[in-house]
Amino acid sequence: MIEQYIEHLDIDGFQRDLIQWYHSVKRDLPWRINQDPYRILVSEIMLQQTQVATVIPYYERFMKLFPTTKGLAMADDQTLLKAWEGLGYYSRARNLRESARMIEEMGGFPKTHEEILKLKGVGPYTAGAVSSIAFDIPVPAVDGNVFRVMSRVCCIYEDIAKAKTRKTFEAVVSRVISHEDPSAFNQGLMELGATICTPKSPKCLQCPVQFYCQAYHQGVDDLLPVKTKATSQTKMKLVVAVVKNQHGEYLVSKRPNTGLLANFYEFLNFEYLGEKEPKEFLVEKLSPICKKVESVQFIGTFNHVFSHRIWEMESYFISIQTGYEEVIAENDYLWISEQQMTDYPLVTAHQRILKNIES
DNA sequence: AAAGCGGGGCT
DNA sequence: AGCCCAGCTTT
Repeated sequence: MIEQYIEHLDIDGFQRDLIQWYHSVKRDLPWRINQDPYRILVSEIMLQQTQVATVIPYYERFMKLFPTTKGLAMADDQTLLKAWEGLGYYSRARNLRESARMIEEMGGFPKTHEEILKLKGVGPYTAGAVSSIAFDIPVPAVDGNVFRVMSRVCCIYEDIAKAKTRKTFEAVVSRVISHEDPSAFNQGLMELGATICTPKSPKCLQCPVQFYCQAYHQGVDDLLPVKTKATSQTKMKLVVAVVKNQHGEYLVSKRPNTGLLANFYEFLNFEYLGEKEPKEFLVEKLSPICKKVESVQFIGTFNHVFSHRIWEMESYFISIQTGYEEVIAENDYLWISEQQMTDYPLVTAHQRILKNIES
């Protein structure tokens, strides 16, 4: 299924040019002085969500303070957090100490990709990075840079915001990675993404693998990678009242003629902000509208998902006996018989509630 | 599948 | 000032 992505790629040439370029530009970073897996692990954990320039001084201090897993395993919270202070995502430090303890218990740093993946705070990316950089194991290390570079080189339009897309990219890198120098290959991809193949205005004219890049040849480099907006679906909690009178009619109102679901009809509903019990909150909201509430019966909680928001509707069935003329007079409400309900455009979200009552 | 976790760089 | 960044754990 990933064949389509690599069938036009000269894998040997791509590896050769990428690795050669990496060796020519790589910087002398403090975690590159040897292949000590612990030093590499610390650097990779620090480099999660943090840029190289920021990490360097922290890394130097940290390695002086905790040169080995043994020292780190014994670190107290205060010393540990002081060393991490300002780097953010402090669970990374706690997880790293936990990993140091695991390594001490195992009697040494694990040497297989599978074992490395079990360390605390080490996910698919970090396990791949440590395995390839410290142990020369040819496994992918897909971070944001690799998503960007490979989506362009192979013209992969899959949405990188989706969790399963990472597997596609891991499969692609697994097929393309150099077995002679997996460390330089993986680091080359990341370095390329950080310096040349940038999110905006990639420097294609300076790119060492321009010749192999599908996106460059098709002029679509600025369309990749595809990443759906993480337009956070804000959750809105609502309390919905399905009110029925002694004539078997439902109380509905018409939504405004602009905005979401304009001109649709809906049952009474109120945004619930978490004060009091929902039921009590509802009865209070209802009091100026319906004078005599006979019974309040919980129906259920229903979710309705829009592209940009979610309604979480805690729904109640309410019987009333009186006050129906006043309700209509004083508010823009409407009584509709059960048979008429099908004639009115009722918001889909509430149709589900209605169906639940009728059954 | 989605929320929570920090801080820095870019526009 | 506001937007973007993007790995892992937890829920």
